[in-house]
Parts: sequence; structure tokens; C-alpha cells
Amino acid sequence: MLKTLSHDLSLQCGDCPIRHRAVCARCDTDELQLLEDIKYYRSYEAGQTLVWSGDRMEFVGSVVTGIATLTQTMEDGRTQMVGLLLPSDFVGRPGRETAAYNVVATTDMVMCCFRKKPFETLMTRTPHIAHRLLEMTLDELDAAREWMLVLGRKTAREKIASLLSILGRRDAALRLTGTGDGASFELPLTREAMADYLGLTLETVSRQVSALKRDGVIVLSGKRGVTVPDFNRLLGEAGEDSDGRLA
Amino acid sequence: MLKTLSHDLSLQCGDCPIRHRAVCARCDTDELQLLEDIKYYRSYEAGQTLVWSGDRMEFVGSVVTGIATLTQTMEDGRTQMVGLLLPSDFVGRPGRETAAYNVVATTDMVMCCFRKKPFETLMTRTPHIAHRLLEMTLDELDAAREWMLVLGRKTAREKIASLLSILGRRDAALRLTGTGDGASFELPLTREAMADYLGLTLETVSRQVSALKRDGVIVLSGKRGVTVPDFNRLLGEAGEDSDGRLA
DNA sequence: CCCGATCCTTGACCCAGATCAATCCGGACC
DNA sequence: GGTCCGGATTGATCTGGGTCAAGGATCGGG
Repeated sequence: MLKTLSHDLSLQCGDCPIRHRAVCARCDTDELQLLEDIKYYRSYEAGQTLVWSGDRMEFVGSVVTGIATLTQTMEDGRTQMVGLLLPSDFVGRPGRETAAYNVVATTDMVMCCFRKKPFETLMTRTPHIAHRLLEMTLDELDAAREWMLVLGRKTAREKIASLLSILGRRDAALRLTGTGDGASFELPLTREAMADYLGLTLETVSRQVSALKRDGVIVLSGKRGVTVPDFNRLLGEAGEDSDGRLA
Repeated sequence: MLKTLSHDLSLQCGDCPIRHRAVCARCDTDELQLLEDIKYYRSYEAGQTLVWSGDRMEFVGSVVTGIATLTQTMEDGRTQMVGLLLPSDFVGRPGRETAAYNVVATTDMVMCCFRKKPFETLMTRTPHIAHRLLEMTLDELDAAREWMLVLGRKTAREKIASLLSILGRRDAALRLTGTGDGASFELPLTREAMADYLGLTLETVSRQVSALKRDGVIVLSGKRGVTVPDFNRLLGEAGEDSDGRLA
């Protein structure tokens, strides 16, 4: 899949896997053509840094396949992940010159890029893009605020359970399966990345993952495979009730 | 000032103190008139809850004067503040039916409100409003991410210093004084609210405030007055260097 | 002026999670 | 098969901040 995309960098927007969820989701055929004209694909390898905090951003774009992280780092090395970018998520901030965060690929990735200037001028003229971007930004803000509760008030075990629920739900949404009575997915993050996400150390992450496994909340297959026999149980461990409302 | 506004609820937009910073900032005279037609003022007392999480939102609006907090609460009572709303900040989310957070006034407040439906239809027709809202939402997202680093990776002392720098800077911006070599402002939050903001307990907040005072980083005048003799020193304590970049 | 309410401070103790330090695994490569 | 090597696990110990508890300051109202 990735291979295919990497080699065929002339993918038509109509066939794009993220066509209905990315910034372009609301565009009609004409608008899509305008985007088509200025877009270009770029691929990155796992571990590569797409953008350094403080750098000039010369492009914005959408994640097509793969996963990236947004991180902030202090001088002494403490780092906090502030965003997890999955397929269809938007990278970059129109109207700002320099990047505020590091963007790092955690898997091999393909991005659909637009040079910043042309995209900005296009945006002022096509309200469908601006509107969709507002919608996506509001969603991200909600996610960030949910995350603030996790960082500020949850225990280590609840943090891990919260992360696993997010990943499980997102995976289910992507493949349209639903989490009814169980879910199974690949962990796209190392223990260290999970720690940076949750404001923990990697040792604590490891211990709590082991504990959830010991208690039968999750089953591990290999190092990265996770199976959740009872999704509601996991949500309970995350401090949420089964509706996704706070518990 | 508050009294004046509360009594004179027929304030003209042209004379509005937040005219150049709120959602309406980019509007021209015609657009402003459209907003003027559907707006109404509402005032709240300190401690009052404007919106309960889960409620239907019947309006959106801007904070004109006063301060409110956005909080999330878990069933067992753990509370995390996820937003601090100051004059000119926007409340509510167009395109969503129910509120996701509690909104609570921490001081007496005046809000400039619009019924949600009319505002939404107006927004689709006036790109200046939509554009400004996107800009403000992106700023809020940046603030939320900054805050995530504070919550996830900073020590209690650094957290307090970070909060004080934010409040000091915001106050300086509001009165256009700059923080050059010192600042002085009123704390608009109780120790408990500060704790909810920073993911701490109120006892720890109290202890760390006392410690910063003991070390001469801040001077307290009464319970709420704070003077910062050397703002760069405070930034250093917050784990940032004097440029506001991460240290 | 006193009373009560609300907020704040300070102390003593405890524990969840950090830190330091060995291993342990699993896959890539010779 | 062996040998790296980058994760991951697990153990022992330490500590920052939480918890529990006892006052203290400030302020509005009678």
C-alpha cells in the first residue's frame, strides 16, 4: 500500500484514500482541480524528522498514510508529545511563518503537500477548504483538551488505558469495524513514544502495560499487537464509562 | 466598568472594548451591522455556571469583561481546567449541539451573545468571521499544546512559574505596558482554580507560591496581588528562556 | 466589634511514579 | 548458528507531590 503510493506519486484526488476526511473533504470537483494543480506527494521513512521547531514552514499538507508525532522539547531533554498525526490529519498552520513543533515520522509515511503561499491564497477564495479546516481544528482542540485531562489528572494505569482506547477507537473508525465487544490493532508507538504522549517514563509505561495484560484487560501478540477482549472494560480502566463520557 | 456595561446593555459595537480582538475583529461596517442586529448582552456573577457540560448550547459569544474557566470533571470529582477565557475569547462551538465542558465565571462577567443558529448562518456568508474564528481557534490550539507540556513534563514549581508568566504577559498585553524588567497584576484565580489549571493540589500550589515568594522571585501584596521584580527570572523558573522559547 | 465563611498556609506522613541498574528478547546481518 | 543492537521488561530504591489534619488571615454582615 505504502509502496504503491510511494511509486505512483501521480495519484488522482478522486482515488485518494483520505479524500472524504482531509482538508479537501468538502471540495467540489472544480475546487478539487485547483488543489490537484498545486499538490505534490512526498514520502518519509520511519524516524525521519519532517519539520524542526523554529524552521520556516515552506509547505502544509495532509498525512495520506503512516503516522507522525508533534513534539515539544525543553533544553534539558524533557519532551512532550502534543499531537498524534494519523492519515487525513493536517500538518502546518496557514498564516504562520515558522513551525512551533517538531514533526517526526514514527512509521514510513506519505504526505500530500501544498506550497504554503499558493495554499493560503487558494484558501481565501474557496470557503469549503477554510470551513473544513476550521472544523478539523476544532476537533483537534477538543482532542487536545481531552488529553489535558489525561495528563493532569489520570493515574499511570488510566493513562495507558486511555491511550489504548484512543488508538483502538481510531483504528476501528479507519476500518469501519466498530469496537463492539472487542478490538485488535497494531501499536504504532514505541514505549518511549507512549511515555512522551502520556507524560510518563518508559519504565512506567512498560510496567502498566504488563499490569493490564496480567489483569486480562488486554492480550499482547508479539511486541506490537494488542487485542482488547472487552472494550468497555478498557474504557472503565481509563476512567470513562462505556458511552465515552467521563466516568 | 463592569457596572457601566451591565447597566448599558445597548453598547454599540464601534465602542466595544474587544472590538479589535474578538471574532468580529475583521468585520467591516456592513458585517458589523449584521452582527449588531443579532447580538445581545448578558451578565453573570462570580461563581455562576454559564454552561453545563452535556447541555444544549443555545448561544455562542465573546467574553467582554471578566474571566471564565472551561473545566472537565470525572465522576469521582477530579477536575481539570482545559481553558481560561479572558476578554475577547470566544465561547461555544459552531456546528455542535451540546457543550463539551463546564463554563464557570470566576469573576463577574459580561458576555456578548449570539443565538447559535443565526450566528452559524451568518458565518457561512461572511468569510471574515469564519476566518477570524479559524485564527482564534488555531491560537487556542497552540495555547492548549503549550499547556500540555506544562501538565506532562514540568515540576510543580515550574508549573506555578509558567502560570504566573502567562497571567503576567496577558495582563501586560491588555494594558499595553510590556513586561520589561517587572510586572504587577492581580491573580484572578483561587489556589484551587490554579491547582485545577496545573494538575496539582491546592496545598502544593500554596507551598510553591510561598517558595517562590521566599526566594524573591515574586512579591505578594495582599492575597491576590503579585509583583514580579524580574520577569526573566520568572521565565527561567518556568523552564523557558527570556525569549519565550523553551529553555 | 465579633462572628462565620471562605480561602489560604503549614506540618507530618505516605505512596505512585521516577530513577538507576540489570537483564531479556527478537529480528537483521554475517 | 552466532552476535549485535534497539527495544522491552523487571527489580530495588528514592522522592516530589499527594493526603490528612490543624490552624491562620481576610472580609462581609449583623
